[in-house]
Amino acid sequence: MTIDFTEELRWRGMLHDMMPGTDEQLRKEMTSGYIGFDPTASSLHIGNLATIMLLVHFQRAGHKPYALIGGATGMIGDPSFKAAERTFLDEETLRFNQEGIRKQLEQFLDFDCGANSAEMVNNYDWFKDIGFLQFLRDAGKFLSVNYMMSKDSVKKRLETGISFTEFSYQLLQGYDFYHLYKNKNVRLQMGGSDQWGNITTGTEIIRRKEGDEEGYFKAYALTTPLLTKSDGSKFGKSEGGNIWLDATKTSPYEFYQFWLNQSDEDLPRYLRVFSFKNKQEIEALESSHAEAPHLRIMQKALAEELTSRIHSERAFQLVLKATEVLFGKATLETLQSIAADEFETVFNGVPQTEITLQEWNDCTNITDLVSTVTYSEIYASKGEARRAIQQNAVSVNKVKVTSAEQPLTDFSLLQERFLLISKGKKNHLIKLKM
RNA sequence: GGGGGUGUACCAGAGUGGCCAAAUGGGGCAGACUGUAAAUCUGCUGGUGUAUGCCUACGGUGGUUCGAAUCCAUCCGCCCCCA
Repeated sequence: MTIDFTEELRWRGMLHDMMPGTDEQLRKEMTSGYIGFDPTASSLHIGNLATIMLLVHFQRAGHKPYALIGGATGMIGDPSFKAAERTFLDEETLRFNQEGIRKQLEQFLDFDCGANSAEMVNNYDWFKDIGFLQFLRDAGKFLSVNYMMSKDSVKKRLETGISFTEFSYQLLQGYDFYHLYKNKNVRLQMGGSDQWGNITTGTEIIRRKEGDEEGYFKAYALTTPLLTKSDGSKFGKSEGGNIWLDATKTSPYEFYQFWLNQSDEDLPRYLRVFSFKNKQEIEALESSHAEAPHLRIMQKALAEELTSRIHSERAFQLVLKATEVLFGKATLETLQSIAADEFETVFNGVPQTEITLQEWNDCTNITDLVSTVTYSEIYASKGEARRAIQQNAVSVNKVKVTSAEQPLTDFSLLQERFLLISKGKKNHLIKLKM
């Protein structure tokens, strides 16, 4: 009656590759598996969310998930498919990031459900006591440089340059797997398809150190496809960069908007990866979407599910309200009818700039207001602002600005302290400090 | 250590003394069309509001010249080949 892990991944399109024997192992018994997350930032982003879902499904299928935080590997930097060497993060930042990521991972997995309770480990805990010589003898001796160089993930870098440090990364990750295999009986490492090379380095170390007498691997690998966008650009980025799970880095409003704006073509895939909805539910959404594409039923369903899951139901409700006002049929009158404190809550996540009353009073025209007076946060320069206005791109409180020289006396503040600027269809709020 | 190459705007990449704020492509931002989608078409994409102006910019510094992204010196970074 429990769900079959690989079956589940297959119909969701989340299975990219796995080692021979993986399926058999998973069907045979409750298996421990892990995924690693390096603390390169203080928050995870939606690119990580796909692999987190892998762990979640893993646990739902009755297996035991380990979330590994790369406190040690994060100090080195994974070169996989990266075009250039990266700069180190300082240790303070790493420890700070590590803590943020740990907290986020905690909310996705169940750490108290009996035998298959999730566990969290940090590879810094075992690497901090291993000396260089010991590591060379324990891990390095088992793999040839030739083997390590043959990985696709480092091929490009072998042409353009890679430091010994980054080149060693796969050895560290491989050793992690070995360590968990030895101490926690972890048999499977999962990850995005870009991690295949690093993961198989791990299975190789285990095989060579532990022997392979029965002719099948004792440690397994499974990867999920990296998400792509139908137009070929990178998934998970917006104008502002990454879409983070942390509400202070990407507000629930921006988070919701991100999903709402994904193209029709990509949604069936995203629903399967990110939603908990089952096959029938997803297919039903697809057919209702096909009947009335302009309603964007799939986008709304996914945006709703993820916003309430990652943030909260209340956050979602507020975001929905903000969206209705900003993109709906709202007029100047609607905006004026919203009370000040409600305005504050509802538009909380909408990008905004605070200026002083003095700055507002001193400002003579709209061009200055949306450029220098708002610290170039809306438009980078006066020239850019002027151009945009000439191109009919700017409105204030839902009314188009017609001239770059328009004086501010033409616009009235909402609730005596807000001004809603729209550059194109995107919104920005100006708030007076009181 | 020897030899060669290369460094140009967000990225790729042209430009090899004035016509260069720098071709072209991508990206980005808008407009039209729409559904806050995709595709397509159009405009913009160094600053300063209009000045054949001025300032800042072709890895750093210094020089040659009336004039330098372009020539010279030197330093720095990166890549390739030989040892």
